[in-house]
Amino acid sequence: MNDRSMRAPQPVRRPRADGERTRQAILREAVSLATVDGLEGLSIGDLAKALGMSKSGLYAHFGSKQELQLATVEEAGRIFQAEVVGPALAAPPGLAQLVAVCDAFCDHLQRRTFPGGCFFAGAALEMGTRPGPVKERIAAFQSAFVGLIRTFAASALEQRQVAADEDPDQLAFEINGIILAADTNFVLHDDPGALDVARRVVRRRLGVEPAAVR
Amino acid sequence: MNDRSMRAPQPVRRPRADGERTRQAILREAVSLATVDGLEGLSIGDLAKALGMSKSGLYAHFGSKQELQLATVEEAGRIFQAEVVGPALAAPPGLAQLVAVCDAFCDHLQRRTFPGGCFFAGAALEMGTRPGPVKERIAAFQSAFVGLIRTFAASALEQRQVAADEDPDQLAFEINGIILAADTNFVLHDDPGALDVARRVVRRRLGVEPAAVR
DNA sequence: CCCATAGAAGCACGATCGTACGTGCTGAAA
DNA sequence: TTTCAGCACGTACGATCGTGCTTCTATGGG
Repeated sequence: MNDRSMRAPQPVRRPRADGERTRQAILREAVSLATVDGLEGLSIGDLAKALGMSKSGLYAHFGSKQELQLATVEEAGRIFQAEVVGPALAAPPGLAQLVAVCDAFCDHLQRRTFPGGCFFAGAALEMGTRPGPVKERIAAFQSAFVGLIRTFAASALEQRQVAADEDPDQLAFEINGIILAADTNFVLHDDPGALDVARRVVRRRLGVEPAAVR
Repeated sequence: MNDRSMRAPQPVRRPRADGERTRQAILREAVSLATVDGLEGLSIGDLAKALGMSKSGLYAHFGSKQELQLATVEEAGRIFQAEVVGPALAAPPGLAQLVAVCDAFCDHLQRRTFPGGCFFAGAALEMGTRPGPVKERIAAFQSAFVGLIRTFAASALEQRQVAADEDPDQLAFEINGIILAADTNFVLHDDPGALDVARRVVRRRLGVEPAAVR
């Protein structure tokens, strides 16, 4: 007898292809809605209505609202990775990556992937004071992002592309601040001009000629 | 006959002293709760429970949730004026005000006036994509704040306290970014060290010796 | 082709949401 | 001291919240 027959009859979860597609569609819409209503304000009913399906059918995919929130954060992370982190990593290591990560973020906002701006900027402030696994996951993503910027800054420092007395931690803090200010101003005033300002600011701060701003 | 007797009998609102005190207490608590639950997530029931009064008694002070939100934003503005803008204005015009506004903001966070960090940083991202008078009021406060920082920057530029090629708009954008990054990091990681970083960053950025960081 | 099973829907629940109405209590003006 | 409006209350409403349970459909491995 093989291993399977020896095991106690554990009801293994075996997802089907159409269910996985539905789940994916749910999470996409969930991330989008969460940028407007927040992760807490996002309701199962509204989400189901936006997808044209039933509350219970949607709910069965996650089992609880918290599980839905966690899966939504993960999906947002995948999208952020593809739209912002990926392009930044594709640039030459160092100074160019610092500029690229800011540009990629501004492009991400400008093409309006989500109606409510950056998912993580909003989620961080919303869930920051609500202890639990959702906050922890968001905090982990934010730390990883700032850490990524810090490695870019450290690389730029190694290559003498910035002043020798610059500090990677402080520089990462500033770049992150520019990104947050870009998101806040863009969302609040619905003005792409705020993104142009951000693109100029990061170049001036790093001593890069501002020719590349489209 | 005087003006009053000539007017049509308009039922003038004549608030009583105890009612005004209650209303003030409500708004204080509302601002505090809104920094955790958001302006939309803030519920009349929770607010009444936190104050030990009835839902209906509280509700009568405002007549609608939107009016409560608007009054809450105004109250938050008064507190922000007293805790951040006031101290910044008290500093010598120019460069010192730029440092002071950041310090005052960090102090404001560190003394934990509200459990959820900066009211306006959270409210801006939450309400930014929700059209209506509440969003407009928040946007107005945020614009006024950035405008204030810009006047500080312009004054510093006039007095040759910063490099001649600095731009007040871009400088205000950066300082605002540092403030937003300070709030986000502090709220998310509950770490006062993030505020120390912010205080150091703003000094380094402006070329001020970092001796004054406590 | 069959059928065990994942997926989706229908329905119902207790709780809580914002809002409305009616009623005593009480502070301040007359 | 009398009087009246502001204040706070209890109660109730329709809607919606997250969450179960039951039932039908349809998919994919044997």
